[in-house]
Amino acid sequence: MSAPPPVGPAAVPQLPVYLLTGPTGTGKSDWAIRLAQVAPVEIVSVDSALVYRGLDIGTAKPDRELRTRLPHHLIDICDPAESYSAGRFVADAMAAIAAVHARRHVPLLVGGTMLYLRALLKGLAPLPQASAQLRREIDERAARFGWPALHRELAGLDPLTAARINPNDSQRIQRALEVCRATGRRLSDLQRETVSPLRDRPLRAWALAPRDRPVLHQRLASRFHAMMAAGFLDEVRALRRRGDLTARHSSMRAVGYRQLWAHLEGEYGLAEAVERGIAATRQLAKRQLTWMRAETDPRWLDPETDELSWNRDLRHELRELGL
RNA sequence: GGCCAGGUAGCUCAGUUGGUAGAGCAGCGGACUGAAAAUCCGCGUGUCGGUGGUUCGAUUCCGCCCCUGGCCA
Repeated sequence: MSAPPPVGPAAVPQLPVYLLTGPTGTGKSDWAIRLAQVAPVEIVSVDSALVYRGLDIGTAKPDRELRTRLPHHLIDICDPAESYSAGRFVADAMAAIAAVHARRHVPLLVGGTMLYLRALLKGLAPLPQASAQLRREIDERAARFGWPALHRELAGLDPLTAARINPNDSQRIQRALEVCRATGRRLSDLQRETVSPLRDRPLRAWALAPRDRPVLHQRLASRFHAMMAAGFLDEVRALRRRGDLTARHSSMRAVGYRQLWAHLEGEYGLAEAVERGIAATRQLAKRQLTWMRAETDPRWLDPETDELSWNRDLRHELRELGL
């Protein structure tokens, strides 16, 4: 006896979700744009810096003209004075995916913010959003007693979480204490309630990465220099002139922005800022690769050689789906 | 050409009263649940400029040579 066919919304065949990830600077966006020009896919950005308006050159954001011609989701949706978050991303991405599917298009997730990706694919626990007031209080106590002291405090409240967080990991200690304080419950308990929002949606994943690291490093350095030539420093100057942004805003902690900001504050010369910015880009790419090795199980593609077959295979697959 | 200072990790430098060396940055590996382009953890990767001498033993002391910078010619 076979199982009865499903009824209700689940009976509608689920359209797939495509994912193109990879470390920064490997050409993901270019591949996605060229596919979107010839296939019924819409780009959904998975990028914690592209969400900010006014961060254009340093984030290698696709230009406005291109974005009016081709649908891009989750770009320029947040003011740099605000803090975007993984929680907002999951809600925004689910809404975007539903809208794209409603048009009988396939969403193509493009980006390398791996926490956002993981939150979308594997889910997020029902946790409270950040509280500026609680964080301020915790920061003040950390300044007086040090993070290891707050880590010991956390060990009393939530031993499981404390055990997996390093006593110097200010950000995670702060978040865990914030969750305890705001909900009266332990982060480790709340995390058991994690549910994947994408659950059984068919997902196809690819990752773009050069075969060897020196090639990637070379690309990242020349891209940074190209950004400088394109007016990156003026962009940061303009952001500073707003007057309401500081080096502590998460938008201004982004790679490149942080170093150019520090240069404009007089902390070091421009040449050093550029070198530090390039190094920070390399470090970002390395962390992204660590995530990709551990978390996702993508098909790895080479930026130099694999685009044509990837593009052709996907168009074929979309035709098979009747799209 | 003479005098002086220096040559130690990819870079900037510390150090060894003679027992083959260590910091920061860079790099590599890892963790990651509403700041994540963030935050944090681990790992030293080396003809100690070359060569000859003294010595049980030289990166360290001595001689010569090479290179870099400065001053004097």
